[in-house]
Parts: sequence; C-alpha cells; structure tokens
Amino acid sequence: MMARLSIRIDLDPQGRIGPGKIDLLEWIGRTGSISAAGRAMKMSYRRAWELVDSMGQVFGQPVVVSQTGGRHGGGARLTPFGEQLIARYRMIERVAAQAAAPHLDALQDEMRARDAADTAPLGADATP
Amino acid sequence: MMARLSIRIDLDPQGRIGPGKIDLLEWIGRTGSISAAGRAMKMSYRRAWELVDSMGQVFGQPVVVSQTGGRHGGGARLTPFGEQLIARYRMIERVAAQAAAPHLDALQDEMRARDAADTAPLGADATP
DNA sequence: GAACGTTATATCCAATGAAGCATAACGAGC
DNA sequence: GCTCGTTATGCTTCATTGGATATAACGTTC
Repeated sequence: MMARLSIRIDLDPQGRIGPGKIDLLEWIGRTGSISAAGRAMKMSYRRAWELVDSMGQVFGQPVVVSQTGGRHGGGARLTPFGEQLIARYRMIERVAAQAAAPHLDALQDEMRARDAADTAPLGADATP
Repeated sequence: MMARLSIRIDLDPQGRIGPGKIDLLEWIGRTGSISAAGRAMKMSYRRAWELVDSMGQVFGQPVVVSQTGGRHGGGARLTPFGEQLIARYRMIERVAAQAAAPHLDALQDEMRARDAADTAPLGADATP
C-alpha cells in the first residue's frame, strides 16, 4: 500500500490549482500548443482550453500566450508567470513531500499494524 | 490574494483522502453519530455514510464502528485507527504547510509583481 | 491563393455525483 | 409495547462536468 502526497493550492476567492493544471502547463510548454498538450493528456481541446483560461482568470493574468494561424496553424507558449507558477508548484510539492514523508511512512505502518484487529464496540455514550 | 495549501493522500490502488473526509471523521468523533456529522456539514446522511464506507474499504479496516438502535437511536464512534488517521493527516497537513509557507509567500509576491505586465508575444517556434 | 493546423467558441449529449425521499431494522427509554 | 432517532440501503431526480462535434478566423507555408 503506497501513499503519496497530492498538493493543491487554494486561492482566496475561489480558485484551485493542482497537479492536473500544472501537468497541462508543462505539456503546453513542451509541445508549444494547447491542442497537442490536450492530446498528450488524452483530454479534449475544449477542456484543456478551459483549464488554461480558468487559470488566467484566477491569477488575473495569462499563464500562456497564444497565436492563431501561422507556421503550424498557431500555437501557445507559457508566459514568464506561467513558468514561475510551474516552478513554484513543483518546489512546494517537493518540500511538502519531504516534510511529510516520515509521517506518511508512520501512517502506513499503522495501517498494517491494526489490520482489522481492534474495533472495540461502543459502550459509553457520545456527545448527543 | 491568500494562498493556502490543501493536502490529500493518494493510496496506491485507488483511494484518496483529503480535508473533506477528515473533517467528517472529526465531526463524527465530536457528535457520536454519522447523521449528526452530516447535518453539521450540511451534507446528506447518504453521502456521509458513503464517505465513511469508502474509507473503510480503502484502508481495509473500519474507521468508525456503528450501532443501530439504542439510546438515541444508535450512533457511531471512531475506531482507534480512525483517530490515528485524523491525527496523522493533521500532522502531515501541518508540517507540509510549514515547509511550503515561504514558497507560497514567494508565489504571491510573483503574482503581484507581474500583474499583467509582461506577456511577450511568441516569436520563435516551439517544439512541434 | 489554397491548404493546413491551431485558437476560440457554441451547441448538444453522456456520464458522473450528490441530494432527496422512502423504507427496514434496531434497541434503549418511557 | 410504543416511540424515537439512527444505521443501512435502494431508487429517483437534478445539477454539474466533460466529451464530441461544428465552425469561424487566422497566418505561415507551399
């Protein structure tokens, strides 16, 4: 039983960013196109575009700049802020995982330890 | 613009546990009943029960023991494992947040810094 | 200037999730 | 023994989400 950490960042009004959006950004950076990134992640262009757009709205600034028409029909690139966002997220992910590692291990030990052993029936009353 | 960390733990085959399920467990511990916990969280009993059940399945052992009938109609209590699970999750949440804090701050600075400033149009080509 | 692949957007539809409602079993308290 | 609140479960909507498809605009390349 493996246990990994999954991190997301909650922004104040309403907006989250988690591993999915960050992966998408990385794919856009790698492929130079939203649609190619979508294909790589087996995600519809529509969804990929919506995710990109929602990030731009949440952060109040675009995470990618795009171009219609052109060499291969157009394309998209990460903005400097988009790249920073990826870097920050990965950094946070890394340090959080490091800090949590021993506790995750302990949790797994506890899971194995009690394996359906003690589940005392409830005797006294709880707070009603 | 506030940024908080939100943590969830991914278990190997398929199973996640995040803030929602942990909150629910805490409410069950506090109130001594699944339905009361559901009400407190404005969640249907159905859903609360399903979440509890899914946790039991994911971990291969119950996180709460329940009793039908009785003093106030029945009730539910956390198993020792359930309590340990809460404690571990909160611990992980705490150390992860501590480790991530400076980077979250940095991210917020970066968000403010670039506020729609530089979004250079794409000139060269990307990896096609 | 025609072709191509992409962005951007609208529309329709399927899948999923969750709420709501209904019901049975249960057991302490009155 | 009747009531009451809870567990446990089924079933029936209802809303949200995401996929699929269609279309227009666009600009390099041929």
